[in-house]
Amino acid sequence: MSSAKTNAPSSPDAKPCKALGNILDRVGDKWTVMVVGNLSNGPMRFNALQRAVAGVSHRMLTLTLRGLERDGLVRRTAFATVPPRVDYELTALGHSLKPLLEVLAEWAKTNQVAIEHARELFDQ
Amino acid sequence: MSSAKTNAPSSPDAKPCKALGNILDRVGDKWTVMVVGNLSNGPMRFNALQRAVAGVSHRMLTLTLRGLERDGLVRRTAFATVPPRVDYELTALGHSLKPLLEVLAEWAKTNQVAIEHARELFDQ
DNA sequence: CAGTATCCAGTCGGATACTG
DNA sequence: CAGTATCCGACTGGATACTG
Repeated sequence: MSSAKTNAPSSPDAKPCKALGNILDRVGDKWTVMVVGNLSNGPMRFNALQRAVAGVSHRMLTLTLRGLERDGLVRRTAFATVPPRVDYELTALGHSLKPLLEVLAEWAKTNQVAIEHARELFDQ
Repeated sequence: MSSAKTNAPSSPDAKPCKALGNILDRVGDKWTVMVVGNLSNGPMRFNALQRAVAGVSHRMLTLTLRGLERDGLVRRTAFATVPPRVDYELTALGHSLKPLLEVLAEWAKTNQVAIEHARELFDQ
């Protein structure tokens, strides 16, 4: 997912923006949020996660989990059993993200009606 | 605040996820964040905005502003002068987004070193 | 069950050119 | 100055098939 796009590599005083941009590349995507949200209740296996996150494809779930694991937000634990079993759980860093998502969710819940109304006005 | 689960009959946190998804589709994009960040200091004209938001193309700035206007986060004011002048400014709804971005930015600043470190570990 | 590889259609976004 | 339209390459992500 997060890829190096063809954009200006450096901008003079974009210090909070740059950090924020990095975070949003990680967190600002649909599947990431849903995965973290589900994992915040405890560890889950791959297929359980796929069932929980409605609409995610096998491929995207894999990629999302890889990304989160790479960034140290999720820990992957594989059991050498047959059939194989792999648990995913949030790390401390991953858990620290939870309150942020709650704040976002709260804002979303509070304002989504206003936004939908604004859209209707604009679209007509 | 997000008491959640008090009235969740079947799926624990499926509902906030949907609302959150909507919001992230709007806010979780690079240009949107940068535009809102810049406008939070006061109204700006189109070209000023383009200069401020490093790397944004003319086209994407237009599209971003349209989207924000549509959602009622930004107000567009055109002056019938020659040459034309158009001011963009945050609405109250747009301003309410600012603290959220600050929280995100703070988390980003706090944890980006940890994330970068995790990436190095993972990539080697 | 978990994960990888390949294919390919749809979308995104930059560059460019043109209008009022 | 502000905005729109078009072209087109790059990237995304779903579907599918295969491995351990």
